[in-house]
Amino acid sequence: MAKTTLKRAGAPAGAGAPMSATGGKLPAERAQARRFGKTRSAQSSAVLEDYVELIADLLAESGEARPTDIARRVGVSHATAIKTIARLKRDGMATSKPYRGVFLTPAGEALAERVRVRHRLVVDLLLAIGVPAEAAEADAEGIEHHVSDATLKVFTQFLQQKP
Amino acid sequence: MAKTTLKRAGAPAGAGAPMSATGGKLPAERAQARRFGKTRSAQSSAVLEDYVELIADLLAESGEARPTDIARRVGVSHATAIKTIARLKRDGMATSKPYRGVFLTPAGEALAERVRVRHRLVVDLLLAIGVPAEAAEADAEGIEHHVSDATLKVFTQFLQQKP
DNA sequence: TTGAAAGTGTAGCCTAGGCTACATTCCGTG
DNA sequence: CACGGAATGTAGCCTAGGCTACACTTTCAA
Repeated sequence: MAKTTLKRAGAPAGAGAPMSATGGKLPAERAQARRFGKTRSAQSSAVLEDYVELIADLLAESGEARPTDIARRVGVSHATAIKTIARLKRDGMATSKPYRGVFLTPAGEALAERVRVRHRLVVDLLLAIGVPAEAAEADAEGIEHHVSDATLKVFTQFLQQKP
Repeated sequence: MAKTTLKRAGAPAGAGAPMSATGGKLPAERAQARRFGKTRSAQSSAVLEDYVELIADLLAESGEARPTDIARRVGVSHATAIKTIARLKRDGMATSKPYRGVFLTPAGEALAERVRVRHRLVVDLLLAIGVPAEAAEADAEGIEHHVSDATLKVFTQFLQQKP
């Protein structure tokens, strides 16, 4: 392929499929773009998911979730934590009154539960495959936000059929 | 501080990790913070890794990597792509001259190779577990940036022992 | 050869998510 | 009961990563 310098050459290689009038995008190209887009939006909500899960943990553990504790656990400054909590409130996931700690709305609790289940599942899968506990826990933190429901279901099946 | 009404009971009860009270500052808390921090930095470089891999692909396919093609594949505007390419150049991963396409430096090529191998491995693992091809490809895009070397090695072993 | 289309680059704006510095509130003790 | 330290909140700044709008090259085709 490779016409030469900056030349457009007919079809960008691997194609085989005709291009629709959609600006000339090949299906494979669009699929790839879609994947990247999905990855981006998953990243967007990753931090919020982590906060919600953590708040739920703190509430369960000690009955309260304070900005400073959250900040310490997440490893950011308290100012950052407070700002993120504000976003959580804006999105209807949490509530709080000045100097009174943070609580989850029903929506927030539901999200926390989903996140917790997913986290567990990812960690268990990594363990089942043979990843050492510490690495499993660490990697799961980043991985979990990018596992689709379909894949999650497969994970469950895999874990069941496995002794 | 802290031992006020808003106290955080001695040990964070429910945590999955057994953590031996190694003195001072609740190691589990610090470990968690460290994990979150690692996740954050992985995210930071994720976009750049994707670009490098994509540029390598385009160069291999057609001998050139143009901002517009990159933008289309990633699913962002060309302006965004150009800005990211600038960051790539700043970081010593790529080179380019106005209107002449983008190329990788040796460092960029090395990174691309590493990323490609890792991507392959993640996709293969997902497939081996039973994830449908489409979901595997889509999820891998987000997951791969969060898989540690240790975990990657385990993936390799798992794939080898598996027919 | 020239002009329009396509690609490239620049400027300016936005949000998320970090930070530090400073101001304010709370609350256990002295 | 007042005070000081910790927690909380606010303001302002920064980078990454998006976008649109506009300006400028390059290339191709008439």
